Amino acid sequence: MPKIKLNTNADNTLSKGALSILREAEELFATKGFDAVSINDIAKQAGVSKANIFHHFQSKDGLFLEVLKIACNRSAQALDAAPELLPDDPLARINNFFSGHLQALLAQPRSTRLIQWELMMNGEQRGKRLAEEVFAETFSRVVSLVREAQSHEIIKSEVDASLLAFLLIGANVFFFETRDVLKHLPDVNFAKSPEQYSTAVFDLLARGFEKVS
Amino acid sequence: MPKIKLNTNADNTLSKGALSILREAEELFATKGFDAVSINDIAKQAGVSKANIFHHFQSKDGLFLEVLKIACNRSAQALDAAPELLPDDPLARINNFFSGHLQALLAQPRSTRLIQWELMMNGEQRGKRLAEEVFAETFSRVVSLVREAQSHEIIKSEVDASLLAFLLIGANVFFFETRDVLKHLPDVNFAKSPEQYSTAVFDLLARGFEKVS
DNA sequence: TATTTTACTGACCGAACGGTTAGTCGCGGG
DNA sequence: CCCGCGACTAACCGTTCGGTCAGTAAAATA
Repeated sequence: MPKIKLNTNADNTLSKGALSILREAEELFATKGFDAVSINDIAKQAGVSKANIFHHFQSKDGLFLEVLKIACNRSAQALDAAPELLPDDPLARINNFFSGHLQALLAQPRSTRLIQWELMMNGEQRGKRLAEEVFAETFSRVVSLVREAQSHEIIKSEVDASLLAFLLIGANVFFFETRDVLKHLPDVNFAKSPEQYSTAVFDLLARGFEKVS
Repeated sequence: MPKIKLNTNADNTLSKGALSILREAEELFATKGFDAVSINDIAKQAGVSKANIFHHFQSKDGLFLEVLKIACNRSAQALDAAPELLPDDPLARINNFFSGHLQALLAQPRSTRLIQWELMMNGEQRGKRLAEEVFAETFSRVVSLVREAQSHEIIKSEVDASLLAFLLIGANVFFFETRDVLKHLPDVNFAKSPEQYSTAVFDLLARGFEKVS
């Protein structure tokens, strides 16, 4: 007679130890990358034994994948927050998404950096598809927003919607990536706050830099 | 009487072994990152013994730093190529630099990725300043180009020159970073060639996406 | 209460790590 | 001719790596 396995934990509850492992592993992986972090580092940081990590997760790769999954979900959820106060103006909706996207990136730097690491790894297959899916979903959302504005004749029809979406996302990601380096650069006045950056970029992209005589 | 050290190698010539070590180390570091590459990997790839690497370089960090220096120099030189055929039109000069910058990034993916890795490492001090200097130099060059165009009243004076420079560089770097992922995305028509991308981005930034009624 | 299951640990494993040592080989200068 | 020196290597060092295992304490199940 087959035993029915009744797990003590209700599906999505984890023991205190497992949670601290996930938390500290994310922190370490996000700041140093996969290969620079050892199981011992994580165990010490989380205050558990090394063997305990292998009790909860089958391998280092498995742990990383779990951490990455959580990060991807958090990252996706952050973009779905406050979906009700969407303005009617299609342009304002793009602007809304744009600044919200940057805020989401900055609010969860560990998740963002984790996905960034994974997109950077070329050889490994590990969780690259996961990271790419996050990227692809965000991308297609912006594309559809742009297309909608084009159908309302608010955005030039000759503008490539996918290119504009790419530039918007890229502007945010590049800001996130270089936010530390940016402080060392002279003559940078646009990065005092994310909001300032968002509005400035959006305005520049909207009107263009070329002087119309 | 102090012996004058006459190195067999004239100052900047290196032995065949040392060259292959540098070459293969760059290849491996660029694709996998610092921590994922072992001295053994490099030795095997370069066809030399592990000890030989420590004969030419004092440590793994030292080797990496040397590789990074070379990459930074190559990256800087690539931007100085063909400086004579600069057009008179300030706007065309920006466009020239913009497309040339992207071509330089793509033509030397190993150098580019190496610098990218180093900018990403937050904790390590290793060669981060080097990578930042490359970034800063490129940045200030674009800023001055923009300012020049503004003084000729070709670019709107109310546009933040540093922001525009940041967006231009960011557009190129982001394209480089995501060029592999880009192929998997649907509805992406702007990435058939770097030239097409360059002109499309420049055009969009120049005129803006907003429809003027 | 008796039995299973889970959370957790210290001791341990072979492999691989960065790095060292002792020594071989070939070549150029005195 | 030989001697010193740079290029180069096999073998080795202590340490740390990812991962295993036997066992314990406590909690859930029966």
